[in-house]
Order: sequence, then C-alpha cells, then structure tokens
Amino acid sequence: MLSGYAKSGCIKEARELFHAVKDRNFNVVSWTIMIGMLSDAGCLSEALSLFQKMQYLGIAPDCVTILKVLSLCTDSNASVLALQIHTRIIKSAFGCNLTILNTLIDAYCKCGLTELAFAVFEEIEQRDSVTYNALLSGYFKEGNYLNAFALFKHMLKTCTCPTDFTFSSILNSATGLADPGVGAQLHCQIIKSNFTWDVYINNSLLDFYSKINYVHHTRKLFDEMLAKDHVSYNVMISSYSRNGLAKQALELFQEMQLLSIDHKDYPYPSLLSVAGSLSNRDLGKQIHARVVLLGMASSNLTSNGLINMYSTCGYLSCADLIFRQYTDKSTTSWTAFITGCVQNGLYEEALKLFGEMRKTGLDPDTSTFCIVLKACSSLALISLGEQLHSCILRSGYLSSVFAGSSLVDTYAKCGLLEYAKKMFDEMIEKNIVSWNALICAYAQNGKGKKAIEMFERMVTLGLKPESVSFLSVLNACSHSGLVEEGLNYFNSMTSIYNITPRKDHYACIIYMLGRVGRFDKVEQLLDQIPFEPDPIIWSSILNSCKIHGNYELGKIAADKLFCLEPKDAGHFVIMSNIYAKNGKWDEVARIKKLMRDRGIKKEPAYSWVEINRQVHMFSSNDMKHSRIVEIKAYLDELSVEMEKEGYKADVTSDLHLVGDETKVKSLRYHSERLAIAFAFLSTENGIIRVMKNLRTCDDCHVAIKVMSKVVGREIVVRDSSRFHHFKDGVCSCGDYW
DNA sequence: TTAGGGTTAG
Repeated sequence: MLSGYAKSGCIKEARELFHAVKDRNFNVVSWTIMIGMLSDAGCLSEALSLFQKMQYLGIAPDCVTILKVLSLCTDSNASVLALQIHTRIIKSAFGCNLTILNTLIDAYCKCGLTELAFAVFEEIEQRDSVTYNALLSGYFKEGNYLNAFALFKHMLKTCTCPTDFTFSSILNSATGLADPGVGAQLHCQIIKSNFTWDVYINNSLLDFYSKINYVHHTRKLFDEMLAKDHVSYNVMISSYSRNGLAKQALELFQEMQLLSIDHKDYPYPSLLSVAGSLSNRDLGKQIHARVVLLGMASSNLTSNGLINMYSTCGYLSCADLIFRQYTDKSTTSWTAFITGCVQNGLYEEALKLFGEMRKTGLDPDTSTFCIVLKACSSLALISLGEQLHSCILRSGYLSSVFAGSSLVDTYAKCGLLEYAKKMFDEMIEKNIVSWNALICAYAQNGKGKKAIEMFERMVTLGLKPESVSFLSVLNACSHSGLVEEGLNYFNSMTSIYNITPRKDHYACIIYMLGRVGRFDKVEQLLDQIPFEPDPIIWSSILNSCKIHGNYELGKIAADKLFCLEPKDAGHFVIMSNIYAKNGKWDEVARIKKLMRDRGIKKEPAYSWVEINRQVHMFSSNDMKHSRIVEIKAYLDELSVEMEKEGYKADVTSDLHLVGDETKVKSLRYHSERLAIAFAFLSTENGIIRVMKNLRTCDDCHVAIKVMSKVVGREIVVRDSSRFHHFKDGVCSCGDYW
C-alpha cells in the first residue's frame, strides 16, 4: 500500500499510514520508500529524522537507503550525517560499492567538505568517470578552479574517459578562471570528442564565452546550436544585458516568448538591468507588472533587480519602498540599495545605510565594499577610507581585484597618490580596471607623463586598453598640455584599437585643444563629430574660451548651453566672465538680468576638510561654523603677510556690483580659504587636504600658492575636476588647469 | 551515483 501511495505521490496518506502502523512492523524497504517520498516532497529534515529513528530502532539501512540519505546531504548542516554514514560504510560491505562511494564524494562536496571528498577519492582503487565528475563539481563549487584542472589532467592521464558531465563541469571552472585560452582548448576537445550536440555542454560553453564578454562568440555558438533550451536563452540574454546590448536582449526575450520557451523567472533580473541601463522606467514598470503577475516579485534576485532598476532610473523612492518592504534582505539587497543612493549622489545616506546593514549582522561582500568606497571617495573621507581598507583586509577580500582597484581609486580621489600607487603595487592580481584606476590617479593629480608611462607599461604587458583607459590618458594629456601625445592617442583609438570615441573622448580632446588656444582644430573637430555635440562638449569649449578670452566662439557655445541646459548657472557665470575680461560690461549686465529673469541661481560653493575624523564644511563667506570669527580674523592677518609676498586680490574676477573693498573681502572668505585657515588653526603640521564641490577660482589658486609659502605647509585641494598640490608657493598643475 | 543559467561592485 505504501509503494502505491509513493507511485501516486499521496504523501499525506502515506504519512498517516506510516504513523498508524507500529514502527517495527515495517521493513527497510518501507522505511526507504517513506524517506524517499519525504525528500522528494522537500521535507528534508523530516526525512533525516526518520532515518535517525530507523537507526535507533536497529533497522539496518540497505544500499538504496544509504544512497537516498546521502543525496539529502546538500549543505553544511548535514555534514555530521554524511560523516556518520561514512563510518557505517567503512565498517560494512558498502565500502566496496563504487556507486555508494561516488555518492559519498558528491555528498561531501555538497556539504563543502572537499578535503574529505578527496580522501574518499584516494581510497578508491578502481575509479570511474563519475568519481572524477563528482569531485570536479565540488572543486568548481568551492571556487578551486586550479584543483579542478589538475584533477581533469589526472583523469586524462589515467585514461578515464571524460563524459558529457566532465566537460560541463570543467567548463564551469574555465569560466571561473576567465582564461580565453583554456576555454578555447576545451572547445576543441569537445568538438574532437563529438559532444557538440549536447545542450548541457553547449550551455556551459555559452556561459564561458558570455562571462569573458566574448559577445560575438557567444552569439555565434548560440546560432550554431542544434538544440536550445531556456538556459541557452537566459545565458544569451544576460550576456547582452551585461554588455549593454539592450535592444538585442529585448529582442531575444520576445523570441523566447514567441517560441513559448519556458522561461521561469530567470531572465527577469537581466531584463530589469536592461531597463535600468536604458533609464527606461516604463519598460521597468512593465517587467515589474509581469513578475508580480507571475508571483515572482518577492524572489531575492528579482527584488534586488527591481531595487536596482528603480534607483538607476532615478526613482529612488520606489526603490526605497521595495527595499523597506522586503523582509528577507540579503547582503546583495543592501548593496543594490546602497548603489542606488550612490548613483543618485546621496553619499551620506549610502554610508548611513552601510552602518545599518552592519548592525543587522550581515557581512559586506566585495560589491558592498566597492560601492561604499565610492561614496567615501566622493566625499573624500580619508579616515573612513582607511577604516574600510582594514575592514576589507580583515574580511579576506583584499586579494580581490575589485576591492583592490576600488582602494586604488579611493586613495587617489582622496589625494593620497603614494598610497594609491602602493596599493596598486601590492595587488596580487591586476586587471584593466586596476590599471585604469592608476592611470586616472596620475591624470587627476596632474602627473601627465607618469600617466602616459603607466598606459604604455600596461600595453607592453599585453593588456588591451579599453574606452576608459583612453579617457584617462586623454585627460592626463589635457591636464598637462601634452597636445601632440593626446592627438596621437585619440587617433590610435580607431586606427589601432578599433574603439569608437564616445562623446566624453571628444569633449576631452576638444578641451585639450581649446586649452592651448587651437580653436581652428576645435572647429574642425566640431564638424567631424558623428553626433550632435552635447553639453559636456560645449562646456569644454566655453571653458577654454574663458581662458583665452575668445568671446566669439564662447558666445556660440554659451548660446547652445543656454538652450540645452537653461537652468545651469555655471554656463551663465563663465560667459559673463568672458565678457568681463573683454570689458563688455553691458553684456555682463545683460547676462545677470537673464539669470534673474529665469530665476537661475548659482550653485552654492562649499569646501570641506577632515580634522580628527570629523568633517567641517564651509560655504563662501560662512557664518555658521562655531569658530568662524577666529578663522576670518586669521585670514585677515594672513592677508598682510600674503600681500608682502606679492599677492593682490583680482577684483575683476568678482562680478558683483559692489566696491573693490567688499570684493577683496568676499574673495578672502571663499569656502576653500576658510577650510584651509581652519586646518591651519587646528593642526600644527602635516599636509592639509581640502575638497571643493566646484572648480576653484583663479584668485583662490593664486592665493593658496602664496599661503603655502607664507605658512610653510603643503596644501592639497581637490576641486570638481582635478587635484592641486600647493607647496612653497608653487602648484603641481604648473598653473595649467 | 555525477552537470548548467539570473541581480549588485572596480
């Protein structure tokens, strides 16, 4: 009767029958059937306790029972049971049963005990492919890809024939290694072994090409596959999503639906990522509605995808709602929402959330550390960066190429170039992103030649520069006036590396040319750009026109910007500066009126400095700081010394219609000078590091140079575009910025 | 008795 219930899946009736009859009246077959039924129904703990009861009653399990129970050992909680069964196997005749020993290896691997699995492996004299396959899969799951390959070689050496399972497993380890050469060799072996028909193997191969971002190879294989299943489609969609090919991902999803391929919930996180990358909230909402209808909205991955999609589309309140309602938050959920805050510029909020997450007892992973470091570097919080560095070290993530690259970037953005270089040198594994971070660090700190040197070294080492690498090296050339080098790199993007320059590359090269006054070349490039110039490009032109007083071209750029970004005060201010430099005061007044009429207000400038792990924020002509009277008095005193060194306030840079004396005071109390003065008063020695939200003005640049000489301290200022290192009256930018 | 796919981070 019990086997009848088992065949028809009537677990309730089987359970009632089993409890109604006295335990001892059942034989080992009945116990095994009941254990099997419970495990098939997902009642693992009930199945395991039944097995323990069976042992307590002295009923000896047979081969089928052992195999059934071993298959239940799938996590670390069941490892004790696996050990108990192992002991029983050793004492019994099962010690010679290869099927049982193979299953034991598999059970140990699933419990994360690969060392014990290997011990069993070594005890077996006559191993078969399954023995190897089970251990190969274990090594992959624990991320021990090198051990997997050593075992694979051993398998071939001992003439154990690789099967479809073998190739599928070893391909997963190849994906883990992300080594194109290794994958290509395996691909050849698969063709030679006539396994090209196998959908499992092809899906693993597809995943390999997808994860190493060989999109064309992935698509080619996908098209050549004789049989495809839902996994093939999911891998292809995620590949498109990861590589920013939104259109292709959506088309494939439509094809999947037309062909009625069962897609379960797998493609939705990728599709949400696509909607996020397109900033297409309507598409995101459609996907959201779909997952709600399918009852999948509460799944961990889908919820995280939704949080990410809404925050990337700028709807942080929707992301917040989903995040707060979500009860089973994981590290990834927190990371997704923290990422949302950082993407929307809410750095303090992101750091607060990180603190909340720690309080829940969840451990951050490399992704969490990377995004929190980004928040930290955006605020240039040096001491927090150092604390995070030690947290990463303690968590064992310091060897991660992601965490290491983030730390290089953070130290560089906090102005600690030496620390950034040291971090880079100590990284065990370096990839293109690590090199990009280092090149960018030198570029931002005005070390153009060093940035170029690093770029060349990277190329010599065989790394192929990517779009971001060129952006960094072009920035370096631009900040250091290395025009010919910059042009060469720009041209090499298409001629050597087959990389199409993006708008930001054009903006960079245009600024570089404009900065040295090569407006003929700027206008020539403007005609060549294969797209409509965007505000970044026009504002690059406007900035260089300001430096050279080119008001004809400046006016064209400004008119474009007034239409494209009518609310951005920065453009109006720069244009009025250009008019002021050319003595066109009527135009200055016209712009001021335009700003008034349109209700445009200049973004308030503020600077901050960290003293004793506390951040002190200053606005221009600050009135709020508790020591502001003392700070201003100090600057008044200092100005006497500064004037002796030749400093004279440039009153023409202040466009307010007030007297010169008021202008001098207004310049003297600019936010960065208040922050520097506060640092002088609060510390006796050491480098002063000040951050500013906007670009520092010409007069402050002159003043801070003189300050560094008069006070005899080194001052580092990070403004919105780069670093200035002031020492002994000189700035590292060589007044070229 | 052994195998696969999705989100977030630089």
